[in-house]
Amino acid sequence: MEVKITTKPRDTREHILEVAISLFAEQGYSKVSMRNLAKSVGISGASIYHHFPDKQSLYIDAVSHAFSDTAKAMETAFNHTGTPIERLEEFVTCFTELMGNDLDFRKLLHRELLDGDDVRLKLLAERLFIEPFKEVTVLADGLFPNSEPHMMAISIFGLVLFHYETERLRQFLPSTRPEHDQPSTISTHVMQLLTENKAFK
Amino acid sequence: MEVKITTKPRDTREHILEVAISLFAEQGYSKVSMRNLAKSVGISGASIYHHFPDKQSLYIDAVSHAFSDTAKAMETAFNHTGTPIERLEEFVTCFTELMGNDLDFRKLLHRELLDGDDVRLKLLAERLFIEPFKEVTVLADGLFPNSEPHMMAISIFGLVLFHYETERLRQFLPSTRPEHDQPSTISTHVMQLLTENKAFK
DNA sequence: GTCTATAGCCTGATAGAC
DNA sequence: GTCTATCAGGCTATAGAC
Repeated sequence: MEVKITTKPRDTREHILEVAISLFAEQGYSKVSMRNLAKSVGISGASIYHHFPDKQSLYIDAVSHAFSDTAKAMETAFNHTGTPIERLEEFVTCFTELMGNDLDFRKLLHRELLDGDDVRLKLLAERLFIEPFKEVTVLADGLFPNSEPHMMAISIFGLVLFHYETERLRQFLPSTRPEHDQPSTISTHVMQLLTENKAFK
Repeated sequence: MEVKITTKPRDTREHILEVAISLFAEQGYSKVSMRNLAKSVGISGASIYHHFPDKQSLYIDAVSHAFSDTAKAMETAFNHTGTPIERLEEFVTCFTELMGNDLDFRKLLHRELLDGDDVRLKLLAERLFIEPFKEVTVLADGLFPNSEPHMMAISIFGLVLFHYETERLRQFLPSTRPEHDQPSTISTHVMQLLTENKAFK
């Protein structure tokens, strides 16, 4: 019985995707050329076209790949035991940590919010946000009876993400301090803002 | 005494800038070509180079132009009479309205947050955000004594902007309703979230 | 201040050898 | 599955006539 040993049999595709994710995140779709991507991967430009039919398909595959990794991680952010307020706190803490550790994902997300067409936005919603969004909406419905759950859930995601989004801008605003970028500081701030709200009335 | 009448003596530059703002906002720097911009303005590609030395300078001028318009409008968002809570409400309402009516500005802002270099971010901060940010920080310092004013101010801006940022994504999330995009709905929600907080303790 | 023409480069994508 | 060579077209920017 013969066992074929190939140095990199079908990992090339995966490798291309991983490099593509970081390049697309950092520079955006238009500024990444197939040649530069190929060079970063260590193959020729033509070789990419053996694995992907064109640039757009490659981009969509790369984004899907990045999102499915994060989607898996986000499932762990929910604990179904404990009081609603404890569950919200666990989600906010995990989500903030998750976002803090993945700059590429955050940039891809914001690029998609800006430039994604309806097909890609739908994919983004279904693969990534619908389930956590539903859970947060249910928690918000119980904890903030006077606010609309949908808007409250959006606000909770926004509170976390906006602090990261403005990370580079804030160095030029007054009284910025390094710990403002740390996940633990952000999640503590968000929970404080939320729980010293009607949640405890 | 002779008075020269020229149909469009020095408005061409202004015209280019206005068209450029909307194109850069909609498509981003890389996807806007000097040719297409020229065609939208109604002149030849070469003519743009009579008014601007290169594409980068044109982009910076366009962004500065868009930001200075909005900066002027943002000054009106502050009323220095009334209780702190009334003044916060007036700012949130005006700011939300202002953002809601200027899609180009919102897109340019988010593109700059993603891709702006330190020079451009500094310009953005100084020309646009430092003054309102200081005012909101002072209000936050008085109204939310247990939260850090800097983070609280960021959160207030973020609460408004994130609802707009996710406008197109939210059509694919549960229980979305058309009024969720209206400035009045957003500002009411944000104020409710904030004022039924410790501000009233 | 606007034009046409064009230089020189980079782009996405393909052909065909190995 | 990877390569080199190449095509056709778009890009920024310039030259020079009017």
